[in-house]
Amino acid sequence: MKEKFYITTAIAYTSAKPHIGNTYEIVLADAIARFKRFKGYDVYFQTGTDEHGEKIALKASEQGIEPQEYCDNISREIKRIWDIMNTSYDRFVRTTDANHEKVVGHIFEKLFQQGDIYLGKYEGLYCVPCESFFTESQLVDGKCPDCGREVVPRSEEAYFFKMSKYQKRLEDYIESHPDFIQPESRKNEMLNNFIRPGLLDLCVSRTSFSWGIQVPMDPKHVVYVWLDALTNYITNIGYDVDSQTDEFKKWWPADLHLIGKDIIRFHTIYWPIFLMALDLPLPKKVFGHPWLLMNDDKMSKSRGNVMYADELVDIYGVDAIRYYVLHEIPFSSDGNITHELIVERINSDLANVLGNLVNRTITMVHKYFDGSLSNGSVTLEIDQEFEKMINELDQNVTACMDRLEIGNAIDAIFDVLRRSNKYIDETMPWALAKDESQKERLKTVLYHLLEAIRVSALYLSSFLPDTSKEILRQINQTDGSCAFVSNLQYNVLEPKILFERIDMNKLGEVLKGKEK
RNA sequence: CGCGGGAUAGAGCAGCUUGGUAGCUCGUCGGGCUCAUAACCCGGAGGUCGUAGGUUCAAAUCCUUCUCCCGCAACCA
Repeated sequence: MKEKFYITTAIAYTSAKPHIGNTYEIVLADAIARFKRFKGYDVYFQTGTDEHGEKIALKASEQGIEPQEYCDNISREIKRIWDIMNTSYDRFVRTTDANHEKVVGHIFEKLFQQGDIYLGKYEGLYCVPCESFFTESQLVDGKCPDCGREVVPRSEEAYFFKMSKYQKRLEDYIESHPDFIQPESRKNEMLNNFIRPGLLDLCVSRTSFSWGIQVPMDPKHVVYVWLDALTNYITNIGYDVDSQTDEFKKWWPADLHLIGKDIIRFHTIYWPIFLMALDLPLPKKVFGHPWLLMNDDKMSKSRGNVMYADELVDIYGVDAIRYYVLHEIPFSSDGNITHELIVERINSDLANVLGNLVNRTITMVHKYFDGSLSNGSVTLEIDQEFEKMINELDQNVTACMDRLEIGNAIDAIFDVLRRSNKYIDETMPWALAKDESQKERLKTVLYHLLEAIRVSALYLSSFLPDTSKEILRQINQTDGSCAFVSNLQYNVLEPKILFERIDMNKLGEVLKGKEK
């Protein structure tokens, strides 16, 4: 029986087309999902869109269309970009799905009936023209942060969730499960800023707008978007309050919720508490990934520094962009992206180290053996060291992936590729080829290179799926062993450039050309 | 004193838990090689490891002061 692995991304809010910073998360999740499948896990990978809320209704009315139509458009666009990035999600969910809406209603009712949700008064500072509540800390000079006008105290009927009831249980859980919140510094933020000082009851309904899931027993209220959105992780695999499908029993609890660092609070405080109230087990891990910055500045439309995934893929190719975001984003601090940095990585890593290695190796196999090669009989110490490095790839990559250090996992593969280039210089196949008596030695050397490339390509399949396939096609080898194999027969095909080098000086022209 | 993270060659990072020759990638300079995508391989230059003090035979690493940067600080998502 294969071990299961349930991974999710946060569902994307359908307020606008996602930029490369938003797209990073699905690629990261995809690499993890692919790697788990590669390691033999039974993987379920879910993503989708979060479609309710005031902001969506507002955007729709700006365009003069119904909210549902607006969501359909954006959701389609998000799915299109996820597909362009070659991500292998198993299901793309939407919070406007009828079943999801129904189950959210059931959940709200159940929590109300068991007393975790109660009807109370929301009291706060209200800006009448903006129709919005603000907290003390949100105010600018004591005035509305949006329009600068006076705010007035006001109270309004609303449903609340008794967070405080579960506070101690949550604190105990987080402390006894040190891996639950990753990276660890986020755990302290949550404990120190929110949980230990005491959780306030959460307002879980709204009456100021209607684009949401109606509260079943009180239809003038709609369910708070987070209670709606978070439950996507269970409603779409078959949870309902009084019946759970086999599918649900198989997959829940999730093994990993991959989310942005900005929504850690919702996933490590509210979500676990909702689950406790439903008497369900908690997800095993929540990882709040860092952001991707453009020129060290937060990406936003209003700043005019937005890069979109589909445009980048159009210029550089999907694997180049996947490589960039997966490799360049550190584990906990924010990453940076510019065209210059992308070109630098493509040229030095993908073209020089990887592409050129594959190209020169296949060329030599053709030149010296007409493309047909088996292992040679003369093996030296250097070959054994090389084999050892190939065989250690599995544990090195796996260790990094287990810690969710994706960039380091990729580095481990590139260490083997770099070592391979060095191995060529040390063994000098072109010199061996001039001496007929060294034929067996030459076979051994080229065979080792093909094996290093084959195993590396297998490990690259989680990160650069197309490139991995293309390498295996060119070396024409279907053996899937994840370590050095000594007795394969190779009949390589014609080498084809994997990644063209990009002339940095001509980058400007390239970008201009693409704009047309 | 709200909580937490960080400051290491031109750039980006590792090393700090368990003190003991400061490492990696890119860039730069020089050399080598010719199978290859002006690629690949080797070597050099470049760092008083933010500041000031302390512990120690020995501190990037442990302790303290200060400076600067970043994240979080609740009902927008």
